[in-house]
Amino acid sequence: MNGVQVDSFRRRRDEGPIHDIGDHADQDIDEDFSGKLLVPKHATMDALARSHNFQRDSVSYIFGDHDYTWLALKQDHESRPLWITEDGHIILEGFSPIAEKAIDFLITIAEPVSRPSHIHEYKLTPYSLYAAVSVGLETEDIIEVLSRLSKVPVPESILGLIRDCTLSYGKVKLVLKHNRYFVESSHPDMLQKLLRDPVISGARITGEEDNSSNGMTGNGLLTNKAPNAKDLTIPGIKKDVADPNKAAGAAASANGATAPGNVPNGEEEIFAVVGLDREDDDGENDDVHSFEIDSSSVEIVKKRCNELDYPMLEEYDFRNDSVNPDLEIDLKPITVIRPYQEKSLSKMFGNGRARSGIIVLPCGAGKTLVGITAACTVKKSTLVLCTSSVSVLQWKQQFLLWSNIKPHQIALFTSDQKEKFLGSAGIVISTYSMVANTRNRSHDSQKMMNFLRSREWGFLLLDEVHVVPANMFRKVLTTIAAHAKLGLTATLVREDEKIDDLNFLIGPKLYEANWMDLASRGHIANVQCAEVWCPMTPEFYREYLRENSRKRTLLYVMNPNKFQACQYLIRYHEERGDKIIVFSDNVHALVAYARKLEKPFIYGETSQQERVRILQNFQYNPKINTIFLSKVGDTSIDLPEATCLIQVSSHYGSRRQEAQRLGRILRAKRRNDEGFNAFFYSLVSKDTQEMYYSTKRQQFLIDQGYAFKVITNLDGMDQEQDLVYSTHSEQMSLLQSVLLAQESAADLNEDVEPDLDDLTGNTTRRSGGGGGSVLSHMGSSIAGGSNGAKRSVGGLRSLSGGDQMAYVEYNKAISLKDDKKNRGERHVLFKKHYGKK
DNA sequence: GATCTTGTAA
DNA sequence: TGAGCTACAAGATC
Repeated sequence: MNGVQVDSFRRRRDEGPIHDIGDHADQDIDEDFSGKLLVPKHATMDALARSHNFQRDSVSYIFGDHDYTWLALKQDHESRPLWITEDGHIILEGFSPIAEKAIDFLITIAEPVSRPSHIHEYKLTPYSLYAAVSVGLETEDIIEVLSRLSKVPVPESILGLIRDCTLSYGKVKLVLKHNRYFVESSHPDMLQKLLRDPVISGARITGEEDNSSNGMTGNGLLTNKAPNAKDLTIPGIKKDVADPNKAAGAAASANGATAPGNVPNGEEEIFAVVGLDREDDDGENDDVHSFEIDSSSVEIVKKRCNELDYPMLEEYDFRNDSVNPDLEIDLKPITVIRPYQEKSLSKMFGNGRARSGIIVLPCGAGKTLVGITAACTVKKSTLVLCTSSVSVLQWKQQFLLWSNIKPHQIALFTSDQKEKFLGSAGIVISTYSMVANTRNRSHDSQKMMNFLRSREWGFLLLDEVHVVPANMFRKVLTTIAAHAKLGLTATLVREDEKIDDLNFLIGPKLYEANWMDLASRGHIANVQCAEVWCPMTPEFYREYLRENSRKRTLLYVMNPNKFQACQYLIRYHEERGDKIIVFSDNVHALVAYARKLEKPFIYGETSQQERVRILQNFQYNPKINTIFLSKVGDTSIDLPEATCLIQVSSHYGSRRQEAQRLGRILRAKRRNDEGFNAFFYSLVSKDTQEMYYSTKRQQFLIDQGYAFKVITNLDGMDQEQDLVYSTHSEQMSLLQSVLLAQESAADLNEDVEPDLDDLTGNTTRRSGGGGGSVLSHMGSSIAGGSNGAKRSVGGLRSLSGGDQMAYVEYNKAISLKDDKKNRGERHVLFKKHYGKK
C-alpha cells in the first residue's frame, strides 16, 4: 500500500501471464501502449501532483482541464491525506495511515463519487452538506477538520459553499403533531422568510381555534417549549457505544487503524467532531416557533424549502411522544448487530431523536436488521413498505427472527392478505403498489387503506427506497402520516434524474457503507468480476452489421461463441462445486440457452409452484447447480445463495440492475479460503453495441471499488470437448433460426430444442477460433493480444483470482457521470485514450 | 385460473 | 423532451 496504483495504468503486457491488479506493489509499471511514461514505482501522489504529464494525461477526468499546480502544498502535506479542488471535488489517498478516519469524516460531509482501492474521490454538494448538518456537524467543525486533513489550503469558494449551506441548514424542521404538519424553528425570522414565499404561504393553514397549550406570538407563529433528550440506548448496542461519539472512536480503534503519530496538531480532536452531536444550538432560548401547513402540500413545501436553501429536517422525538401508543418490541437478546450497522444507526439516532433519512448498505449486509433495530428503538407503530409481496413475507419472517414481536402484532397488507394488528400499536407490512394504488380498490383493501391513512405512524420503513421517486410510489409519502422515515437500499442510483428527489421526499443520506471495506472484513463476499469478450462468428457478425438495431440484439446474445463461453464457464464452476445463476434479460435467449444446455429456468411466466420447485432443487439437490433467470431474479425472488453469476444478455445500461445482481452472490461466504469466494462474469459479444452497455452498467460497481477484468480468451476452452454449436453447420442453423425468430416474433425455441447429439460427444472441433480474428481490423488494437493468449495447462484450475486467464485490464474507473464528452462519440473501449478529445 | 389494467425501469 | 419498446409485478374482475 505504499505506492500509487491507479487501475488505468495497468495495461496488458505482451508476454507472460498477467497478474491480478492491486497487490503488486513491486511490479513496476513502465509504459502504456502509446509509450508515455506513467507512474514511477512507489511514487507518491505529491510528486505526481507536480508532474505535469500526470495531470494532463492521467487524472484529467478528476481534475478536468484545470491546472492546479499553483495550489501551494502545505509544508507537512505528506501527512495529510487529501486535496480539495475549487469545485468541491475531494481526492483522498486511500493508503494514508489516517485514511480510515478521514473516510468516516468524508462520507459524512461529501458524496462518494468513486472509491477504487487507492484513490478515492468525493464531492461536496449542498445535499451532502445538508446531510452533514443533519447528523450534527457544524460549520466550523467541517471547515476545521477539512483544513487539517488537506494538503492544500481549502479554497475560498469551498469555504463559502460550506458556510452558505450549513448556515441555514437544519434550522427548520417539519414536525407532525396530531396528524397535522407544522414547520418549526427556533429562529422566527427564518419562518417569516419562508412565509414570504408564495408557495409556502399558500400551503399554510392559519388556525382560528385558540390553542391553550400554544400561545400565539405577535408574529402569528405558534410558540412553545423545545423538548430535549438524553441517554438514548439503541437495542443491540452496548450502552457506552450508543454515544455516537464514543462509537466512532471505538470502531476506529477496534479496526486496528495504525496510530499515525505524524498528524499535526492532535489528531484525536480532529475526529472528535465526527458523529458528535450537540443539543440544539441556541441553548438559552428554548422556545420554538411554528406554523401549520396543509398535509397535502407537504411534498411541495419540502421541495420549495430545499430550493430556498432552507431544507427541512424531519426528526421525531419519539421518547417524548405520549400521544401515540408504544409498541412493545425489542431485539432478542442474542441478536447482535455489526459495527457498520451500529454506525449507521448512530447517525440516525445520534441526538436522541429519530432522523428521517436514507441508509445505504450493500445487499447481503443486513439491511433488514438495521431496519428492524431502528423499529425496536422507536417502539411505535411501524409501517414497512417493500416492492413485492415476496419481500413482504420475508420482512415478517425477519421481524419474528430478530425481535421479540408477537406474530399477532404484525399485519400484512397484500392482495391476498388484509389483516389488522390487534391492540393499539403494531406493525404493518405492505407493498408500494398496494398503498400507492389510486384506482378503485376492493372493499377490504379500501377499509385497510382507511385504517392506514387514519392513524399516525411512528416509523415508516421504506425498503428498496430507490423506487420511491417513481411517480405513483412517491404518493405514499403524502398519504401516510409518519413521524420518522427510514429508507434502505443497496443501490442509490437510477438512470433518470429523480434520485435527488429523495433528499426532500425522505431526507438526507445518513450513511453509506463502502463495499470493499465490508468485503475485506468478511461481512460480504469477496467477488472477482470479469467481463468476457466473446468474438462474434463471421456469419453472425455479417448479419449483425446488416440488420437494424432491434434485430442486432438477438444476434449478439445468441452468438455461438458466447454460447460456448457460457457452457464452458458453467462446466468449470460446477466442477468447482459452485452454485451458478445465469441471467439473461432477453427471454428468447434465456429459453434458448437453458434448453440447449439442459438447465432449469425461471422467467415471468413461470408459475409460483414451478419457481419454488426449481429454487428448492437448486438449493438442495446436488445435481442441480445451475439455473437460468430472466430479470425476475433481480427483485421479488428469494434466491438461495449462489457463488457464481454469469450474465449472458444485459443489453441496457442499468447500473442498479448490475449491482443488484452482484448482490445475489455477496452473501456467499461459506468458503473461507483466501482470495475470492464468488465470481461474476459478464459475457459480451465483441465489437457490438453490447460493449457500450456493459461499460455503463459496470460503473456503479467500479465506483464501489470493484475491478473488472477483461478476459479475451477463456483458457482451456479450446481443449474443451463437446461444446455446443462447435460445427459450422450447427452455427449456421442457429443463425437461421435467430433470423427466422426475428421474422415471426416467437418460435425461436422450437429451433433450439435440446439437441442430444451436441451434448453426447461425436462433435467436431470448433473452427480454430477463426471467428475472432475476422474482426481484428476493427478497433481491437487494445485487445490485440487475444491470438497470442497463452494456453497453458489445466484451464481455470487455479482460479483463486482467475490469473490463469489472459485478460486486458482497462481503466474503467473513469466516472461516466462526469464524462459527458464521451457521449455520442465512439465507444470508449475503442478509444486509445481517455481524457482526449 | 385466465385476462385485463396499471405501473416501473431503462 | 417525449414517445415507444420490452419484461415484469400485482391488483381487480370475471
